[in-house]
Amino acid sequence: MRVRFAPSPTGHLHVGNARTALFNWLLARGSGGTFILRIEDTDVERSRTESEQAILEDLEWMGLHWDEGPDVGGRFGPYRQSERLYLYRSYAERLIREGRAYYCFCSPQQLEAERKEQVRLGRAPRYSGRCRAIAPAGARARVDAGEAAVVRFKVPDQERVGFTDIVRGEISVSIDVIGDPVLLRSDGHPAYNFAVVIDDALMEITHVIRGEDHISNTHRQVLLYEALGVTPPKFAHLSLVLGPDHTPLSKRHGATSVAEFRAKGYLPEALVNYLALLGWSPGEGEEVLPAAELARRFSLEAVAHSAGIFDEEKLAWVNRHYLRSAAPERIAALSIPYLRAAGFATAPDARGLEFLASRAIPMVTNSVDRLDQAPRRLHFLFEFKPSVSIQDSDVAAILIHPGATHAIDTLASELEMMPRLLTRDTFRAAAARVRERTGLKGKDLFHPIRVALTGDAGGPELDLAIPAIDAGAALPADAGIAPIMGCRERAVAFAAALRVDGR
RNA sequence: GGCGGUAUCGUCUAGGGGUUAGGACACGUGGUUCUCAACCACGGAACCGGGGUUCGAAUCCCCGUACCGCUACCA
Repeated sequence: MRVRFAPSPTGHLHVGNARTALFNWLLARGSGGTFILRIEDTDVERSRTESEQAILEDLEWMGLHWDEGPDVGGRFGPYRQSERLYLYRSYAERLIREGRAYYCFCSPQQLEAERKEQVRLGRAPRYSGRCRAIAPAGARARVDAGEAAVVRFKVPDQERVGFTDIVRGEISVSIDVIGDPVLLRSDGHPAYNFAVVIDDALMEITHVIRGEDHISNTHRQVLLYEALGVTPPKFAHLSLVLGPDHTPLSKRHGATSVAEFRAKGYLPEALVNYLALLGWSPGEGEEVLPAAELARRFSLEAVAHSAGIFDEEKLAWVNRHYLRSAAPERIAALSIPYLRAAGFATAPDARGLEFLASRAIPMVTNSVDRLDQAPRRLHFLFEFKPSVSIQDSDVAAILIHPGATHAIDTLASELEMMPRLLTRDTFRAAAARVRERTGLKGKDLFHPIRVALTGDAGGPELDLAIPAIDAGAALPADAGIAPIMGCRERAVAFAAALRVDGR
């Protein structure tokens, strides 16, 4: 089995295309087949090498590695259509020689007028075939004289064309709706329908898996395969990905490209897993499955026929699963850009990384959807301003409780006599001392402690947050982590702020 | 306009001539926790409409409707 993903390098990798790539990949990996990457850059106007690079990176990021492609090569290269122009020309010439294709000299204006007329008459707009009448020798002479011409395929005289789609079954149309398609444009570049057929045939692609926007192209392509004397591959057309308003997923819906989801802090395995579930189901049971398992279970026959709505909420839920099970060291490294943007880190060294992985990240991985939310969850480590905190209504509600200020004063004095609270147990011991001296317990005890030490009424659990603060405070200044004030200093500062405020 | 495709909870889907139409996300309620988040439990929520076939249709067939795609010298 040989499958391919054939993007045109005209922009970023869209999640819809990423899903097409994924389904190809799943099929290849699940059956020991070959996954090929081919760049369809025959549109000179719109193709950009930066886009090609970006698409390759996005695919790599998703873990969709290819066996043959423009960068890795392979027996069927080149894998960039712009490098295969000679092939399209020679096959076009062969078809002309065989009388299956001809030169067309019609101007775009002429064609446009014809189209309008057809539509007005309520017919399928298609090329009239006028230039079929030009004698080959005469056409040749005009072309040699430099007249602009395209090469058109002569649609054979038959009733219908059809093919069997693996996901949808028989799909056929009357041949009348198909006008002679352009094979070679006047600039010598192949038109899409011609280039795909030549490439898929020459690259010995066995299964063409692509978006359903290509269904109507398929009929023309089947005709071309027949003219070339090649058995067509099997086809499978995937439904499209839409936004919540049932229109094609676009910028209006927010993030649409793989790069944007990566930037928001989604893990590649989460995107892969979510996309696999959009339009396909592994069957009853668990939905969170690693790529290898998805590949093992995947089958085209089980792919849904109807369009899927991209649901970022569900992507987020999948992401949470992977965030929780990922190694903290990996998450720490991935979080650095977000922490840096928030001013919480510069370039952490080994000590800084160790602090993040063992102290900070455990507070974010099971309470956040994406990594770009990490700073929000960790801000209390780096930002501590008692005078600002006591203005907050939630904090004020805690401070107003009887005994709250007493608890904070007591905490401050206790911490002055204690070592740094580097573990859960030392923190618990400190809390126990305050409990003994004030008689407060439960909320009445822990709420004031939380407020005094983190400056917030909410946040990660204190058993994690407090040791993280003191571990951070012990970090050397050149560890690449923004300065963190220790618990002892915080308690004293908070108590002082309360006195200034007259409480 | 023409041609093609599609239709199960708000969303992703399982199922498929006789089922209490199942699961997941989201939502609501409750629980746990020092708090928020997370987590756990429970709950509400669907077979597009009309005909036909059949003892019986959400399931098969036809028509309609809606939505999507194509209708290029874009891919």
